[in-house]
Amino acid sequence: MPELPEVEITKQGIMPHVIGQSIDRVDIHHRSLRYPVSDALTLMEGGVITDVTRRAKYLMIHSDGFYLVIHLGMSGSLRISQPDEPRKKHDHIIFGLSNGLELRYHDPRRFGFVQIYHGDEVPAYITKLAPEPLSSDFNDAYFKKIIQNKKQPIKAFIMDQKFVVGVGNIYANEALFMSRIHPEKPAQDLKPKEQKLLVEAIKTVLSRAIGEGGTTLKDFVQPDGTHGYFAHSLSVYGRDKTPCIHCGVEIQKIVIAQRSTYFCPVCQSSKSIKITK
DNA sequence: CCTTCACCCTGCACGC
DNA sequence: TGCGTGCAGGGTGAAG
Repeated sequence: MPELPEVEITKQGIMPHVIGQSIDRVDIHHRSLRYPVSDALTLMEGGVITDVTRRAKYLMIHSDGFYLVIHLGMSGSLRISQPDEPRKKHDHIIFGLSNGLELRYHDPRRFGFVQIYHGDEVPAYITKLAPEPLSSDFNDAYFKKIIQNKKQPIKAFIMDQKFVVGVGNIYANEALFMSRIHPEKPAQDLKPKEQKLLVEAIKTVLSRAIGEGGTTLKDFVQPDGTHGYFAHSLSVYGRDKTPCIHCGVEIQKIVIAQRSTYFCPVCQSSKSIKITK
């Protein structure tokens, strides 16, 4: 479910309700997430939440001495709830706050996780992350460098968190449509102009999605329970067999690296720069 | 090194 | 109505 914009929206949504609150109670209702949920989570009890940060698709909740790393996987969400709201089926972890509200981690497919770390400890999967796409570290020069000798389809490449973080299946499709690049084009074959367009498109698509509250396809909810609006702005994702908004030709659906891929065969026609014959 | 694939899990839409 | 199939926003690890 959540790509970078949805995680960012989640962060912004919970911040006003949790900052400055102490965690009175940690209730673990289901431990088998992607990584088993540790009893050590209760070390957060009594601590005051000082900050909520995001890196890639990871959300960090900081208190004095410890912090939580939360990944929402495919179907995870965080909600701010009243304590008298009945616990929903997949509300796996509930944090009771000193203002009387609860922060609930909900995840039907359980591909996400919640881990606790000491304040001075940073796990390897965080330190080795690629640059944030919305930062100045993600720029033309960086992009030019990383695509060298990469034969993978450009779509698989921009979804690979080793090179750019936060871009998932929806926004990879959208960014390629926006920059008019064929999703199967080998990364190394992108011309300088295409590189520039794609870097720009990734930034634009992600920031727009954040501005519209993220993309709700089926079940993404903001922490207050409302939906994101970006689904209305999707140009290609999920639109196979409907006319391209630019040229009217039918959007096609193919599979790249096991993920559904949508593109316009006319607007995104330059599959390879190799001159045939 | 690279790419491909199965898999973790539940829910939902679809066809029969 | 029910049942089987395939698919879903992510990421890992093994295999080729």
